Amino acid sequence: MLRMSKLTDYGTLVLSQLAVNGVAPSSAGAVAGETHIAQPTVSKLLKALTRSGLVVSTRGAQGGYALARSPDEITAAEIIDALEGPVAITECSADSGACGLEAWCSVGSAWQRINLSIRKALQQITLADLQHRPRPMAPPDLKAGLKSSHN
Amino acid sequence: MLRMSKLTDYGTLVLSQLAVNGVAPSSAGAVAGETHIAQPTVSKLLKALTRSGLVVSTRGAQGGYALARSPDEITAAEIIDALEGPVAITECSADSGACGLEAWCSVGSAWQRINLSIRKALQQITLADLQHRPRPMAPPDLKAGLKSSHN
DNA sequence: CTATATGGTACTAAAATAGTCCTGTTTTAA
DNA sequence: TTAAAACAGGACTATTTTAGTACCATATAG
Repeated sequence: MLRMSKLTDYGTLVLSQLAVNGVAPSSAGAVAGETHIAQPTVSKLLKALTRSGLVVSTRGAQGGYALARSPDEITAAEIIDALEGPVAITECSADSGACGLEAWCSVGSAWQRINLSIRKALQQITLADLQHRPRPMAPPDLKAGLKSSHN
Repeated sequence: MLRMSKLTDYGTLVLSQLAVNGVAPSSAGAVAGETHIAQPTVSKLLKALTRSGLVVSTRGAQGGYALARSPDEITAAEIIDALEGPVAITECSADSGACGLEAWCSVGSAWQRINLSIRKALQQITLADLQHRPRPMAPPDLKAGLKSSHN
């Protein structure tokens, strides 16, 4: 359930490595070696991350990639958006009327709201948080939001 | 991001329809007509839901399907589990050591914890909640769990 | 000028998903 | 007892998504 693509997972690793490497540009090849991910894949990821503004690149010899901001200013939501695009939890939002049933719409919108809620939560999590050591996590209360509009 | 399969969305609709139809068994064909989903697909969904115990079936003429429990006793997590299986957010948990990097593991486990947290939240949401009218939702605080083990 | 490195795009291959169909079993009812 | 209705299970195909690779163009350091 709620799967994240493998590339996004890799992307997190790549960003984490860039955080470790600091401000000096790291080449795609170097990051590939450090992360043990295939070089073309790392290259593809870094290109996408650069396009999204999470990473800055320096071209030419001695060039490479570095984080555009500090790790605590890069959110999990941004990482996912950069590598998977702003995809909704269902396809319902795109073509309305095709199935046109109230029950469906009502149910669909509930999923949408849950998705939105999760998104907002992921905006609170930064790359720095992701690098921290494992710790137990308290479950958020999604239900409260469904029940009442102000809590 | 965090996509749910289309079949799971359909499944929610089907369950919602069963809730409306009440205790009398509804045939797969009837539900298909009511939901405007293709009959074989509805049939497939109902079989899976029956196997998972969310729905009870009656065989033979005048048979059909009905909810096994009341809508407020069926959770969103159960629906997803029934139709997508217990899939983890990353594949990292399966083959360890293949990439063996501490940074990766640390990052991976963070995603795992986020996923687990979302799962627990989904266990708090019921089919009855999903059927309610759209309302704004308060974002849960996933970050709190990452930062400290007790909040 | 040349080696190094990114930028963009297109392409191929593999995997997951969606959807359909067939055959068997159970039950109601004529 | 027979026929029809309806579920059970599995196999199968097609579509879509994802992963991964390769190629060519551009920019820069030395």
